[in-house]
Amino acid sequence: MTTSANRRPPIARNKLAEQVVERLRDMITEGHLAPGERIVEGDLGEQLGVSRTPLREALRSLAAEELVELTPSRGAYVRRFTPKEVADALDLIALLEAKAAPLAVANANPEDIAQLRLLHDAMMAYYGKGERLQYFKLNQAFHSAIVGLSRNMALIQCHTRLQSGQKRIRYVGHEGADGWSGAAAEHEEMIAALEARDEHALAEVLRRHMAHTWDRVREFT
Amino acid sequence: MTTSANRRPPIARNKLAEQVVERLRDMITEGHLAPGERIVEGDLGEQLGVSRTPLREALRSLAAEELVELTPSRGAYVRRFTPKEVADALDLIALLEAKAAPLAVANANPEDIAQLRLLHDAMMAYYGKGERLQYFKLNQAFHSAIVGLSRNMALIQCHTRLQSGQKRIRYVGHEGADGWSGAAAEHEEMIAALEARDEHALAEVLRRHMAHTWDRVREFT
DNA sequence: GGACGATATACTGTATACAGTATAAAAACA
DNA sequence: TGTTTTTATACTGTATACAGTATATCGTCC
Repeated sequence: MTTSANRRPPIARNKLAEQVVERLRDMITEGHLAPGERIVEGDLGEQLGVSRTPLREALRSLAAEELVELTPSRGAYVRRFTPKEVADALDLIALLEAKAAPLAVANANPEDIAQLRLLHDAMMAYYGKGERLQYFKLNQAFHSAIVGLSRNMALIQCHTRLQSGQKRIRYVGHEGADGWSGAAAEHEEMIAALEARDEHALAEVLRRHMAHTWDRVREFT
Repeated sequence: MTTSANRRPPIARNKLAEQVVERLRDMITEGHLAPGERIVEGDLGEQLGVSRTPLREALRSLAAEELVELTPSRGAYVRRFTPKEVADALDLIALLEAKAAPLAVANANPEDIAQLRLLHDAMMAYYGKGERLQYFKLNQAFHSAIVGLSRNMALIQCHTRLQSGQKRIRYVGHEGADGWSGAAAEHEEMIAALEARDEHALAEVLRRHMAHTWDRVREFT
């Protein structure tokens, strides 16, 4: 049990700060921490049952991914995005996904595609149950998984970071969710394009999907 | 002296952690902190004359930009890049610069271009004096400035992050620096393309520049 | 002699205490 | 009454102390 067992970190040995990062991300996307809101370390720490040290480290992580702003001696604020910033970010996400498409087609094997299907199904299940946050996370995970097939770490990380930054706005964009059935159909199309190894079809549906996202999100910016 | 004086943080009110981040970045690109090297908080803190708290926050920042790896309970290691990762990153940087080119051409006004020239001249001055690190920083600042003209924050930040990650390898790539005069000429070309408002010329020289970078860097990966 | 287990050491993870700085409130002055 | 100075308060920035965990060393048993 030497070679395979100690490869990946076995048990949940997450550091506290890591968990706090997760938690704060959720709180931001769900709106419990509103954009522009001041974050007082003491209060938030107490609320989470965590001392200031790990909380501060978490805030620093979030600052690095542009989810909170850290102004010296004046504390942390939840980042506020202008409409242009949202548009620019979505535009860049589209660029990255376009870049990923041919790579994904080249690399995807049947297991990857099966995995993608699983993700999609799980996502739909959460949607049915009305668990919006979980649904949303899997939605983003689905897109991340497609970009992940590119096997280009730099690309993957840029995409992840951008996606993380726009999570909140896209979350509220799904509030009405009349475009939802279309989104689900597009996911199916993506899987089909991968199976058919049709990189142009994949790139096209990704682009279309992002355009729809912008439509949904536009009014909330 | 109320309105203009207290607009931006007047005196050096940088937090300690921020300065530590800067310092560590330099130490990594200069090789004083070798790739794969273990970072012991106590030792490094003492060496920098800083307590562990700000040092830890700095490490967390660097971890977020993928310059160090943070494994739970086992401390921090300087990130090691595989050749493929370097190639992928440079490839992505090229993509982002290509995206930025038309935007930069559209937005650049004479002052911007003058600023760029200043940057280039200062860079050359440092090169002449043999101050490699400063030369290098201005070199990267030059590229950042061009991308900055796109006025697309998401694009700018992605580019900055990627550039930061590849700083070390590009630094050693300039060791021989026989391609240096060519690089300088290409910078001139970029400025000329901006003045001529020729987005295709700008995109082309950016692409060529990046290809040369890869040539220089290749053997060190 | 080699392998396994117990103990010791060293380093990270977290909490807390103290110092410095900014903002808010109050008081003094015009 | 409006404005400026002073004082108080609250929060961040940093250091340090303590607890938990991993690794190394040594001893013991087979």
